[in-house]
Amino acid sequence: MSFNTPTKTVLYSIEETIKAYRKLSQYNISSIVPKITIDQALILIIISHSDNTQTEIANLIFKDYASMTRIINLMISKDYLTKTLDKIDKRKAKLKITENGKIIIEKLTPMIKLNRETALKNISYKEQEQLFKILKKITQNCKTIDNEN
Amino acid sequence: MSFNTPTKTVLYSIEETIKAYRKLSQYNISSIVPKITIDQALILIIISHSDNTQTEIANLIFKDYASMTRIINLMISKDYLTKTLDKIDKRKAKLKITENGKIIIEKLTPMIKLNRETALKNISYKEQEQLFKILKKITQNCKTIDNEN
DNA sequence: AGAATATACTTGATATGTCAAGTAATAGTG
DNA sequence: CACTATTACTTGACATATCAAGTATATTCT
Repeated sequence: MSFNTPTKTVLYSIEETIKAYRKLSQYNISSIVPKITIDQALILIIISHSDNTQTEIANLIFKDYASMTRIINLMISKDYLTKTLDKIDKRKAKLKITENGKIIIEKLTPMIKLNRETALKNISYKEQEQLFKILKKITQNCKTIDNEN
Repeated sequence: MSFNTPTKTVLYSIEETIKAYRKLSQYNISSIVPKITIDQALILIIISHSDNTQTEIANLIFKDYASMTRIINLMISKDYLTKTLDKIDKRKAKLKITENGKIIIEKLTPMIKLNRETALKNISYKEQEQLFKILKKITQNCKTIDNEN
């Protein structure tokens, strides 16, 4: 066969893995806090550790700014967060976790940890390092837009 | 810090990598055939190599059946595909590539190959094997739903 | 200060992801 | 053959992804 079906590439294993992980995470998180998404849970936890702006959070979790706006709005409407303007720089948003949001974090934190452990069970530290290195290389390759060659 | 931010896990590198790859692919494909998505291009190529049913294709590329229905409908409306009922089993859909679709495949095939090469540049065969193995392990871990432990 | 840029975020349009519920056709069972 | 279960796909509702265009505020430059 002169042209291997793209699905045979390792790149599709990456897709497969991330989808499996997301599914597991969502399933387990939903069993504790129904209707929250893994993205929303992740964002809650990030905010609880620092007071990043929307844009900074978006960059942390590789999300588009547009998506971020929408996710944040949903989280506000669900009473996980409040948003006020930064008094120094009125372009920026100050995100604060509500009491309700704090309770949710308490509930979810152990499960999120467990999800990671479940996914990485029997993956040695060395393997995780290898994985990390190779993935970073691929990421870099993809970011050098000029593919003259 | 007692609870590492989830974004520090290798699992988020997986997200990062797949997003970078998708971005590169979409960017390059769009330069040749505007308005086609990488998913649609991938599906076109898969159909051109076999006559799988929708469900089978969905499984190949890890897509939900609902998404598949919608993507196929879009592809029909864009004149990439036609769909008829299988005469033997009327539940099944027969997907056929239109002339227009064939031209698009011709145009895109080299670029899709190049995208893969770009992403995997300087990743040795051995590394790809390692990557594949570790990813499969993680995928398996995530699919064993019972995380009693 | 005024103009040009840049930053932080928003909105619209369209595509896809995901769960739940539904339809039509087929297969399996008593 | 009637009944039930399964399969293949669809639809609705909602969340997120992505690009493009837009708004408001800050910053830089002249």
